[in-house]
Amino acid sequence: MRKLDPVKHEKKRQEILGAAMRCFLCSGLKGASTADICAEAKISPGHLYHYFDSKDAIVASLIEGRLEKVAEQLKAGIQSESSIVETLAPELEAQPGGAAAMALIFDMMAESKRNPEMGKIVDSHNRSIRESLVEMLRYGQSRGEVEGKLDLEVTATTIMALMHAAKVVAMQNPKEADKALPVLRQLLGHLLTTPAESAKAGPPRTKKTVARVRA
Amino acid sequence: MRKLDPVKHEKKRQEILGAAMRCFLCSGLKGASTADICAEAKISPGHLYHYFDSKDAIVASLIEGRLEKVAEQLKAGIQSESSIVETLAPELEAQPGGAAAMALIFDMMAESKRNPEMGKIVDSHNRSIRESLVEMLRYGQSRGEVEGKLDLEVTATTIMALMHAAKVVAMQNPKEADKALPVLRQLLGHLLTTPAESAKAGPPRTKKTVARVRA
Amino acid sequence: MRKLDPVKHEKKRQEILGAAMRCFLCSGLKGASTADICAEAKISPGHLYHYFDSKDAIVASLIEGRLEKVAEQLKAGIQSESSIVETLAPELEAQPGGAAAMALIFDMMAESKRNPEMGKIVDSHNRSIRESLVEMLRYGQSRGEVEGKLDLEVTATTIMALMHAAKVVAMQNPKEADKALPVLRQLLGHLLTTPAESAKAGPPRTKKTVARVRA
Amino acid sequence: MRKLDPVKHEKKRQEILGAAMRCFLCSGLKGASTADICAEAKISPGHLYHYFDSKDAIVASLIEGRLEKVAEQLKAGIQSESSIVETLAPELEAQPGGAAAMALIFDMMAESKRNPEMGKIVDSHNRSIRESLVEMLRYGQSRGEVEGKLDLEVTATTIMALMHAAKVVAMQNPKEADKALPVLRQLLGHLLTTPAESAKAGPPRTKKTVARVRA
DNA sequence: CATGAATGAGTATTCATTCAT
DNA sequence: TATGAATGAATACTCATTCAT
Repeated sequence: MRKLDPVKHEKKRQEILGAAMRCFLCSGLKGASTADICAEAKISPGHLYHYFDSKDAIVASLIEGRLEKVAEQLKAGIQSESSIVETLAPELEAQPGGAAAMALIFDMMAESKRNPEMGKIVDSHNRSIRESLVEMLRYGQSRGEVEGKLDLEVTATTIMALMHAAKVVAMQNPKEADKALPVLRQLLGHLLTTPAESAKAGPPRTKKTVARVRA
Repeated sequence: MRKLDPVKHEKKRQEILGAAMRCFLCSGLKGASTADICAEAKISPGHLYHYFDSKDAIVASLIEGRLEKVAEQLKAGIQSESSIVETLAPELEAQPGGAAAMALIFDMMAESKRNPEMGKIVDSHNRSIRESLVEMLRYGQSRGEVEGKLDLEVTATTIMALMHAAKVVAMQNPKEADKALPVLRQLLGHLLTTPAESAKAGPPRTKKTVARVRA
Repeated sequence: MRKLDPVKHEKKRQEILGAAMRCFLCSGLKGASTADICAEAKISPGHLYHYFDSKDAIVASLIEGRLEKVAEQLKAGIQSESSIVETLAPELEAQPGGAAAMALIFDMMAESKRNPEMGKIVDSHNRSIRESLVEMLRYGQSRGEVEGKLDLEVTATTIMALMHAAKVVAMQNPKEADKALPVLRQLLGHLLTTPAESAKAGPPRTKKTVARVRA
Repeated sequence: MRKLDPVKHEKKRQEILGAAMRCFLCSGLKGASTADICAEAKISPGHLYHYFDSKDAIVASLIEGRLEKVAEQLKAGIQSESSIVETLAPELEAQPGGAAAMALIFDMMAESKRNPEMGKIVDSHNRSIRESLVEMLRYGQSRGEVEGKLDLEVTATTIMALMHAAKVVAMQNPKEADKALPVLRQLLGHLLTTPAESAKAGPPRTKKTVARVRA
């Protein structure tokens, strides 16, 4: 009778996390209440706190889980013998789960900028993902797949941004996505094989400059 | 909601929108309360409803205003004699307001995916922005600035992806934005001047394919 | 239409404080909920926070009000030409309001030792009451009513303790109170007119010492 | 609630009571939760109810224990050959545990005024303590230590007031307790050796009477 | 136009207690 | 004995919104 089933405990935890995810997908991070989550998980409101310290802890758990999965997949890709473009291809596609999943990701990104606790989690995982990408790129350089003079940190940052942007655009323009995503992959290929330009974006055709955006 | 002096009324409306924006930047869309906004705008809580039907109406107004500004600037850029890269440059630069402004944009995107009312606004503006981009590209083709064989719809979609990528960089890696944003501009230049590849992303080094990501 | 009736606001505040006091008398500081108070004051639960920042703020207001009244009465007594024993006599009686009021005072004393915020309020008022007593005693010395060699600070502390103790005993032994309270007044008279003994409590009759009490 | 080994059962009970006391000292009667107590006692929340019917039962047990100890010590003092002043001295000294212990005592007194169950316990013990004091005083009269004409019931009540005064000093002015408590002991000495005055508290200096305090 | 009093459903969280194992 | 999962009502407090003035 020592620790009657820590495995059962973990299972319930995961059940609750699942219920929470479903709620968050429907109503957003702030829109879903702990009461909603409890109802979805079919537990009493108090019982939630047997498994999590707070609603934030649930969100943090969810974010962490998500980022861990991404990081794992990336590392797996690195260890495979695939080319970088090939390895990253799945990330340059629509977010499975569609618009709701994407909205939740936006929520999480926004939240992580406001809640320092979550900011830490997200930052640390982003860093770890970036490091994986850098490693992947360095290996790519050794194989000749990646241009040798590239700043790998900056390139990794750019790749992460493209990965995210691809998902957004696939969501906003599902009709064009089939054609636009390959273009993004092509841009990725260009990015990896072209030395950075020396801070000039090509000779401007005209002299007239545009009023700066004030948004 | 009926106004005696339409000019003063509109002016106050804008003041309130400004106050709301400041609150939202600090605390997020759900985090800022109408009470916060009223305090910031120095009006009484009841008075807010002389200018807006609801908090959501304020948010919608703000989103609409933001998107309108972007659309206007694009159209202005088209009519000017600037190059496309130059015209789009402001959208590919560090945004004023920094990470907080980006977080708010993500908040708004999340909200627009959940609230159909706002979804409509965002969708219609996105469409209009895409159309402007297409027009701009077409004009660019006529000037020889843009590769003639490009599918302009797809290219516009891709440009929007790049614009989004810039926002992600600004939010997640504000420190590296100085270096990564020029890379995005360079990719834009490449995009405009290179004919689309025929669905191959360069010769894959190996045959092994990666398991599809299920994030 | 400037500040429509700050007097009405204060009146409502006092009404709420009254309702809160009634609730606290019935159920204690922790036992009475904000919902109880709102029900008693016949306002909605949210409206309470129009008038008070928190439940603690209500308690603090109540404590402060109570202590202010005591302090005022003391000062009034000092300015009158009554003798000290006479002036303090009303304080050496049963607590009006009976056992419930006494219980609430206990609650407040306990609370003030745990909640630093309230500790400050209580301490500062106690200090002010002690200062009034010291002043009163000093004046009594000048009139010859109070022994000149007394340490007035210590005497004031002792008087405050007696004031409190009198109320407690009157509550616990209402039957004996009529006779016991005059005895306490007599002890007070003795206290004021007898020089402090030099740390000996008179010659002990026997040598045997008692085992020390353990709490 | 049935026990297999009554000795072990009682031992555990005492352990839990100790843990509860520690919690109550820290956080107060209502502030400490059963969960806190279980954690401190290192038992599971359910197990607590093998030893006590409820949280209130724990509090009642604690109060009873405390009062019993005081009563016992008094009785022990009576049987010893010590003087009364000496016997009562421990009750007129700084209590171990300091202000927190005093706060808890006040908590308990407040509780006993509201919860009839506990009120009974406290009342019955107070009665028994008064009886012990009366007996002690009677014996003191027979030895000549106590003035013969004193009304012993009233004197006992007054002594209890002084004991309470000591607690107030210990709580509100722990720094001055060193000086004020001997004064209380001195008052006790005076009380025991001085015949009651005939309802006059010394010659009032003026005729003016003070308005009755309505605090 | 403008105020701020008023609402009441809703928020996350706590807690004494019960119960199956 | 002992565990800890489970409950559900209760807690202090928030907030978008309405309304009398």
